Amino acid sequence: MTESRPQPSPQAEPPSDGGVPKVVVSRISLYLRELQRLVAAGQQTISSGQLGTLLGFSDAQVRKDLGFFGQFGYPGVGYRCDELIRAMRDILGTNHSWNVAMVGVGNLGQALLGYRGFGRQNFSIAAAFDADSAKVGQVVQGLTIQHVDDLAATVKAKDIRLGMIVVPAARAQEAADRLVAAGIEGIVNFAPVTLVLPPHVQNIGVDLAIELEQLSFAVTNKLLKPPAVPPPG
Amino acid sequence: MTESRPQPSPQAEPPSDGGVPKVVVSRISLYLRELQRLVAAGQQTISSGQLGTLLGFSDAQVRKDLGFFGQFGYPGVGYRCDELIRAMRDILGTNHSWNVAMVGVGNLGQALLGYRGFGRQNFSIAAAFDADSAKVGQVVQGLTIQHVDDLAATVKAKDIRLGMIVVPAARAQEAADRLVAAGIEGIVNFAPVTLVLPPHVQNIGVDLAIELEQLSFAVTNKLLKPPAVPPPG
DNA sequence: CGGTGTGAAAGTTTTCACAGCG
DNA sequence: CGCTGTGAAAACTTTCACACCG
Repeated sequence: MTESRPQPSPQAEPPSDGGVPKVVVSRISLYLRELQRLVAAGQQTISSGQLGTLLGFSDAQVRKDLGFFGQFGYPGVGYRCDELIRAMRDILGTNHSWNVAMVGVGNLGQALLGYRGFGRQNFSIAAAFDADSAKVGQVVQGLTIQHVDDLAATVKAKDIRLGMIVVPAARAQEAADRLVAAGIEGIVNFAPVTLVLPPHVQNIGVDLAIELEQLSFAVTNKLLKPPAVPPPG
Repeated sequence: MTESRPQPSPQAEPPSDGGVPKVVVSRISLYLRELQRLVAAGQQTISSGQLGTLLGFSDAQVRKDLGFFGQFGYPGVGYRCDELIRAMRDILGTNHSWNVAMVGVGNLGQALLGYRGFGRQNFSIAAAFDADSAKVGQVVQGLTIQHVDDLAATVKAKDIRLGMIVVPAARAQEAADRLVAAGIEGIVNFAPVTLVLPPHVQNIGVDLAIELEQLSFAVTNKLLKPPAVPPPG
């Protein structure tokens, strides 16, 4: 051990508690994204103030957020970027890779199949399904589209734990039911409907029109933005 | 007037205040989405309890959220769906239509151009730009891709107020700068970077990998979901 | 010094509970 | 009655401010 660590144990004590506010977890993702960019640019350490400034948050908020999960910093120095990245991936569960099943391979689904950003964060779309037999068998982004009837078998065979719903609104609940029946643990839903799911299945909705609505509200009401931040050098 | 209204004025008094919590506005969008579905299914009125139950919120929360914007209900009855939809669109600013400029017409951009959900909420992608001259002139979803150099002129000519960034991360800030220079008022950013923008420009980031990360966290920590809700009959 | 970690204070959002209305 | 609208209480989140560390 040539490097000394913060106070307690090497990777600090992660309470692994479910009592962490959701908004804190979403900021952890933002911190991680920013850190990855900084490391790629060669930066070794960062203070809570710098990281906060880059994202429009206060230094105290950055420290409090991290404090939910352990102690990662070095007083007088800040945080070592590589260590903090690893810690955040441990928090988020992305130090190991996740296989994802996509249901619905229309325009949006095909675009998502080609999106490189997933792989970069350790997500791999391991199978894609559609109910349209004209699509089944087609190869998109190196993946052969399967019929949804194969869903359960493939989910088991490939150890898939997450699902992505990219079907039209009217078919989304049905897709969700199939994913749940296959034993999936979490779903990202791109269809503009609220899914009914058993409580043990996690779910995140991404509604593109709602994002625009929120922007419409902000523009209409000329909301003043928080601090905002010019970048460093 | 055959129909009497709640206490004060017809469309109630909208404080139009910027002091409304962001999370309230995001729920308004969810209420609106659900109401549109209910109306399509023929429902005329709804109570705060029913609406909340469908989305996993409490009745009190629905009423408090609406209370930020005025009085829309009828004691003993609930809300009239059509009136509430109109009121929510007034709140969100989507009773009039918005022209949107898309920058970056790759896989994801093309998929978004074909997405019907935007039009349904009164957003129209009125122009699409790319820096790749091989793409310029191509017609996608009935829209001719223009060179980004035309951005400012087209934004003015078509009265475009919102922008959508669908370029790779490394090009996103540049795209944002062009949109800002063209006088855009708000941006939805699909690139996984934090944009630096003047405070008068609104911005919403949609990072698809972050959505999966949040799901990863939730699944890893087996978060118990709130009430959850079986649908009506 | 410069910077973390953290109790305590301040501020914000949610829940409660009930008066009042049709 | 059934349900809204809304003060007041409770719960939660952010900010402050400072002891402590290298």
